[in-house]
Amino acid sequence: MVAEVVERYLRRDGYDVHAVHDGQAALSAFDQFRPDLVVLDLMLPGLDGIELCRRLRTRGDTPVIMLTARSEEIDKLLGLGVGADDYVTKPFSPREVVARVKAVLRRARQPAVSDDGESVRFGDLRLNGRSRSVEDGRGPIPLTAREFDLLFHLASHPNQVFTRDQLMTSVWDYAFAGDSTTVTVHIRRLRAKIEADPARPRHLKTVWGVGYKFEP
Amino acid sequence: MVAEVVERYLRRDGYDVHAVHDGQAALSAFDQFRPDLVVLDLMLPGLDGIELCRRLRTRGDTPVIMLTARSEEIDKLLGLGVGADDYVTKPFSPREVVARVKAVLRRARQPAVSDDGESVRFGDLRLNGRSRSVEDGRGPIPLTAREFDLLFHLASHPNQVFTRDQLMTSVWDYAFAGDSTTVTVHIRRLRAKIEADPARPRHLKTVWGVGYKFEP
DNA sequence: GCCGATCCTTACGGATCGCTTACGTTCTTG
DNA sequence: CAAGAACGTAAGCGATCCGTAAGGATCGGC
Repeated sequence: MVAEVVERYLRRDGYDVHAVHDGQAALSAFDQFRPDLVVLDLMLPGLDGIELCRRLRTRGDTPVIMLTARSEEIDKLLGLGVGADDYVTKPFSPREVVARVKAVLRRARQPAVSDDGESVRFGDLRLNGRSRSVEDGRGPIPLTAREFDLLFHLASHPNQVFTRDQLMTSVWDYAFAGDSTTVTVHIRRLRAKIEADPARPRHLKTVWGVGYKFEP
Repeated sequence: MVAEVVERYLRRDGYDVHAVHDGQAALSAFDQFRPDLVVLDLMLPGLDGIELCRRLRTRGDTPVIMLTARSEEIDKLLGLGVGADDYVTKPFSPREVVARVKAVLRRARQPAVSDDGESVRFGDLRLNGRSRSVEDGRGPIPLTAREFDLLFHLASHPNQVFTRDQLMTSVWDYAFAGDSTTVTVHIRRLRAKIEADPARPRHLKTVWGVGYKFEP
């Protein structure tokens, strides 16, 4: 019902829409169509919306807009580390949803990762996702596999704060539920390699009580 | 008659109501009390309701709910370029009006999300939920985890008053049942950091006998 | 203008969190 | 298969933050 109305409005604005009605279908449709954006109604049968959002997040950084019943839910979600790119609380008008979709897509069109072989550059620091190499002004820096994945994930979302658990599930294998101090140690090893003064890191910043973020 | 009934129902739900009975009084009351929302009956002596609505619109973006006799009137109003945020057509129950008021206020409380991430902006003050950063005109402001959560929660619901207990349960850990003076101290620390004159706060206002609210 | 209630302010000890180091296990490579 | 690298875990330590209490200031009602 809600989905149909929103779908019609989006189509009228020229968007290509695939609507599904439960979490499982959402995941497979996601893998099939690779959408530019997901509009997610939290009132979802089957897989619950929170878990679905989390899984979508592990499949890349496709923007997600959430439809929630109450604004207090947003706080709860943020507390659970499940963030969306935007939220629309009910009751909402379909026009409002369309407006948010436009805004989020406009935002997402300016990728932090550039087009030429997935390379990211921050001042003297350069990462290349294709060759999995890192170098700074002094030359190439040898990183291990995990170290690179961790750094690349952080650097691909500059300034965004991740909890250790978030990093655990997005950088490490999905089912791995190890101790989150693992992240701490890897951050330390990374700092020792890429920071000029590891005790006072310039890029890999600690956010006390929360986690880590990469600052350009 | 209608006004009295609606007024009583709204008060019962905790709203602070000022009722007036003609257009002139409405305008001066509006300027005096700066309400969060206006419920406007179109059958109005003196200034007619359409003209009043238009004038209210020029005074800011305070939400307006209109009570109209017939649904065809709504089309006429829209044709005149006089839009409200919601409409209730007669006959209606007072409960329905209260429900609409709640819904519109909830919608209006949605923070203005700008283009660069999940940031909220109030004049010179900018919060970003993704990077958990705050800055004002002079530069970034370092906040601790709790401080940020508290400020973000308040700023995400501007003008809404929260009791200390409410803040305790929504910002702090779910099961935490600590002393509510904790909130007081955190508010103070926040003021010391984000207010130009902490003794006379511009944003983090005390509502005597109740709690705190964030004013844009 | 007084009095009680409420809020502000300050300081400090405990609790939490992150850093660091070291060591055993697993994976990779020759 | 063996050696070395990479990885995950544990424990001690230090820095940071947080909650509480107590006294002073301020507000609002009478």
